[in-house]
Amino acid sequence: MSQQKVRVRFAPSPTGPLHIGGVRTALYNYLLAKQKGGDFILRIEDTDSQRFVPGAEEYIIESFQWLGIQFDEGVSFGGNYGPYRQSERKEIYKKYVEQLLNAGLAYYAFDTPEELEAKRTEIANFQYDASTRMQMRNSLTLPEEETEKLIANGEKYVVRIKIESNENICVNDLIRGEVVINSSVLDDKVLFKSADQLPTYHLANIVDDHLMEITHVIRGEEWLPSAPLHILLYRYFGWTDTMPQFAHLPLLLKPEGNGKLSKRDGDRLGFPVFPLKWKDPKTGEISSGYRESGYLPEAVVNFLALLGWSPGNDQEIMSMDEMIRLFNLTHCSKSGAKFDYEKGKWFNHQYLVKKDDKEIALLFMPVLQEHQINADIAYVEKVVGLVKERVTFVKELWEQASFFFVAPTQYDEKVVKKRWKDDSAAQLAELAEVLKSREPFDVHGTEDVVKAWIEAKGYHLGNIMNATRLALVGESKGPHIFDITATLGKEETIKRIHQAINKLG
RNA sequence: GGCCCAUUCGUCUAUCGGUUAGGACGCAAGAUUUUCAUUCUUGAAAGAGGGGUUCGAUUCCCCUAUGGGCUACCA
Repeated sequence: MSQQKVRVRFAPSPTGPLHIGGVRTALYNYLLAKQKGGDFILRIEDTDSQRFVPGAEEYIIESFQWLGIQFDEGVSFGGNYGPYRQSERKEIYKKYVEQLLNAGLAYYAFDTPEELEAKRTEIANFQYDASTRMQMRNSLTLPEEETEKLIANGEKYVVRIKIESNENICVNDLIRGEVVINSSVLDDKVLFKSADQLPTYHLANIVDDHLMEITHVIRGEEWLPSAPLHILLYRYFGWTDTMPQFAHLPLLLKPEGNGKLSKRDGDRLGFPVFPLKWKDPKTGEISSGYRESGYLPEAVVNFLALLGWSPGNDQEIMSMDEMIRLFNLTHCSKSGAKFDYEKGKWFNHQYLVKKDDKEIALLFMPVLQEHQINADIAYVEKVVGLVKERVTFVKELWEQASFFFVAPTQYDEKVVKKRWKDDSAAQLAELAEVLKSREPFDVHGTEDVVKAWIEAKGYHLGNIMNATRLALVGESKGPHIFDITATLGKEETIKRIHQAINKLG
């Protein structure tokens, strides 16, 4: 057996922003390709001219760029199998439709949408198939000259596949095993549309996968029912020996209730279902994105990977390289996964803690600027290191660390009541004096000196510390007190202590 | 309605006939701490139901129930 190079594709249609479920499908394709040293291809399936949305293609490309999922080939990436946009492949499809027509495996149908609609309301469970096609207006029922005349006259027609009844078609799915469907339940699907003179998904998909030498088709479960049709097409074209292997992934479900995850759920439950923020060009409606919500792409990818796949052990935090190494289609689950946003947050926290302070500082800078803070990057880096464990998102750093940039202007009332004792002012005034002569103003040295002073004076450690925290932070929160003083510096620390004494008395 | 797929703690999952059914999120309690968090420890929490097959079923088969998908000149 020849070692065929693995080639997989992600083939979205540019009808709007990329759904998070689509991201997961793409990710699995990518993981398999990279593991096998194969190619990952981006193909744009824009055969529905009605639903085309400008900007969607660019959005898709930008999304994967952010997520760190790279294509080897395809729209905007080049390659030898192009063009990779189906709208630019019209002539190719025509040729193959022709081939099917000539072989008698497909036929012209002249029934109008209205006529079909009428049939469907008239007959329950009407299906355009072997049992009904001879009652319809098509090249099978019309005399040959009539068909030719209609076409010559510019009569609208579609091309339908001709499926014989009562044959068991076996789909060999990498995740589900053998799925057998009887051809009688299949209908004579339209392969070529009259409305926009373009092929349907089914035809274009099979032709392109073949021409692009795709070896594995990893896609959502919603395609499982049409897989037999696709297998039939490979057979009709005589391509069964190079037919790709199929793997149908379980769907991503709503966190609560029933049904698959939709854009509405995100809006309703307050979490993004898209990688990037998206503004609908028609309605102007804005949907939130993971990037804008403060997620780290590594966290999103890791979280998504585990929704429907597991490495077979207890490992959960995995880098892209580890996932590439461990990925396995046979370890994909068969049932739909409810989207657990809380766990997604936990992943983000894990990645934030792991990430370099410097990188986080860079992400935090814009947030600071929003609050009119112009801070030195080295200082921000130090602050980030002290508070990053306390947050899930970068933007939350502000609530945890704003006092590092702005001195408190007011003091939390409850905390004052609890922590500011009668003798606090006097003690803190003394403390300020102690700190004044302290050099260097480092964490441990200062801590030792202050503690020694407290002990010598017989003061209560907790009282002093809590009052100091109130003076420096304005409330009862924050890192270790001497980390704060060392970061703020001597001058600022003493200034804040005096300010608190003045204001709280 | 028809066809297809699925079913282990609330959620994501491990188990590939023999386990005290494991881990993680979330939840609860406790510990640590000069604050708030983090962290750590502990706990509660599952094989949809009914039949088979088998010495033995969560695991294999069938039925039922439930959930999901498809059923367009959309992908």
